[in-house]
Amino acid sequence: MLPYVFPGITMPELPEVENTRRYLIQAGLPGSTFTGVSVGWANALKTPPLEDFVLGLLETKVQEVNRRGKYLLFPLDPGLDPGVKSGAGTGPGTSADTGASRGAQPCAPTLILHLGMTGGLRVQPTDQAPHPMVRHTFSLYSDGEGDRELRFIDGRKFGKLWLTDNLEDVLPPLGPDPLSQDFTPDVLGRTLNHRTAPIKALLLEQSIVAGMGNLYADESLFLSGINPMRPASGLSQDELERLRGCIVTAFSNSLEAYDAARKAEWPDPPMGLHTWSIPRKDGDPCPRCSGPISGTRIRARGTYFCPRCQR
DNA sequence: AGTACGTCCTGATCGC
DNA sequence: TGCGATCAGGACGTAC
Repeated sequence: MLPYVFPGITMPELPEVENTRRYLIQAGLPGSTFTGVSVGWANALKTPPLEDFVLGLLETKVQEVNRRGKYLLFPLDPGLDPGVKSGAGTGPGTSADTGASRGAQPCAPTLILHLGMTGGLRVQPTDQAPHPMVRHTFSLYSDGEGDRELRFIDGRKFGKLWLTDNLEDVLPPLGPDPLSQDFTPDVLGRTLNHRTAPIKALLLEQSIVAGMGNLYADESLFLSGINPMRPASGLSQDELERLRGCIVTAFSNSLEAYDAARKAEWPDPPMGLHTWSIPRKDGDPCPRCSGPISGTRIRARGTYFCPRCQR
């Protein structure tokens, strides 16, 4: 049913990245210190150059695991001697000093990861055999734990790494996060107001809905009964509200499934627990009306919808 | 500004 | 049976 990605991993969209964040916290990554760094695929490292990246990470301690859209953020405690490693004058934990200029807001040095299409993270004992597609490895020291590694699995090498003390240098403009209160029909309506492109294409833009990806876009449009090829600006207020609600529902349901798995006997659930309402196969019966599902492409993305149920 | 498309990547799967 | 072509898509760069 799901498009094949790689064993144990499916396309990381918002619920998968949020699940990864919660998994990393549960695994005790916050409070762990990086004692070694291996970047196995140089193209993944966007900034800074490798040597600075490694030196900037070594002996720093992960403060917390945050998320913005599909980006994972690891603010770092530079260690015993704050100010030496980072250019920032203030110590760790100070969220932002009241710098003179707006815009460039220095923060704690922050490791940023994007899982791309086939990325996944695992915290595992060093002596556990790694997944064959581990590309990057971060050795960890954590109190009360043996030697462990944060392993970045990434089959197709679309994942990315950054180390920065200014998030705005790295992160693109991101729209509201559907798991937050900011994601209202008004905000959605305003951003789509004058856009004539197909709603499906625009839903995939991270500046409109942070964290949206191809599968959840199809799912949300199916749940809300909206044809993916409709020009975005043509959606009525009622449709916008329905769409917003279905996006939230799709994301929340998926995240609940991950939470349940993690809290039960499955502390490290693979991505892709979510079951989809709409089949991703041309001609398969629509679960609602039994008519044939249409498969097409919008902006070169596989798109599945029910022509009868989605007007 | 808004829209569309090519590019990067690998391995499962399809067709011959 | 084997081998080459095709397909999958997030984000970015570029062109129109």
